[in-house]
Amino acid sequence: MRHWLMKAEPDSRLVKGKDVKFSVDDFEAAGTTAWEGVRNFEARNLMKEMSVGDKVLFYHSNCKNPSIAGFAEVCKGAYPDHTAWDSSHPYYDPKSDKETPKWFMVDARFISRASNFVSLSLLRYIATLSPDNLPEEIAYIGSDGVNAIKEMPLLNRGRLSVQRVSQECWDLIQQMAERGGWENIYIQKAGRGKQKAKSTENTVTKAGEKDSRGDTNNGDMSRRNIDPEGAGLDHAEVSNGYKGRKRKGQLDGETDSIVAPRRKSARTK
DNA sequence: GCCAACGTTGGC
DNA sequence: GCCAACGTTGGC
Repeated sequence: MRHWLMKAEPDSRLVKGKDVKFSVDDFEAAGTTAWEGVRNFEARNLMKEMSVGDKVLFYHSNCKNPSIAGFAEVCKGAYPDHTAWDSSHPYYDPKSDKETPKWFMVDARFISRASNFVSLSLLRYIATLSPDNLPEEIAYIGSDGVNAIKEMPLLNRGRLSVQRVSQECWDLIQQMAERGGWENIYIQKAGRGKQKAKSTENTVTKAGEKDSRGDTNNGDMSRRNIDPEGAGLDHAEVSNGYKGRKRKGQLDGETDSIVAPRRKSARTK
């Protein structure tokens, strides 16, 4: 079984008149969704490698506090993304047709919301720490964990909306989302998502506020992403307010069980 | 095939 | 809203 990270935008954003927002809340409500809209070749190719049962980190991009906001799994392997054939659709691609589908999507099933959103800024902060001398609150990450985080495409390949995740990072992030507890060593700035080491000051913002559901998140989350084809998904924010957009495509009338958010990133401006 | 122009992503 | 990074397009 493999592990992946897929982006969506938790904040509303209109593309061709349609809102591409797809937040973790939307995902939870939908249950299962078709990941349409990826319009980047590398991201598409990664989706083609996915198998039923593979685990997915659900990421909120293009929002105030970009974060890993939940967990999901692949429930249907790659199949042609029909939204590329609909000229009225946000992810329409005139170069794709039914005879030779250019873009593909998978279906993903929501598993759970992250009790504590694991923000990009926190991961970036951890990547700056000396692996052998971690604050005790996150000592469990270990030096191997810090090194694994440093190698995540999320930190180095920002624009890729579908990414591979190592088993080690999957385990670590799941643990972090469950435990939280970094608010004393790391502070999320209110607005933007920059972080600062906490050490001496307390003036700043707080990390770890609770969101409406009682989760502790830093930042907000939502926006949606749309990615036309395989590449682009998008973002999210953390904490309570997220902005959210989604990226997945929402299928409008597909089966009852599938909602289809979109996830690609292709912004069709 | 190179590469400049252009467009998009997405953090900040 | 800005803009850096980076992917894509298309002329040559």
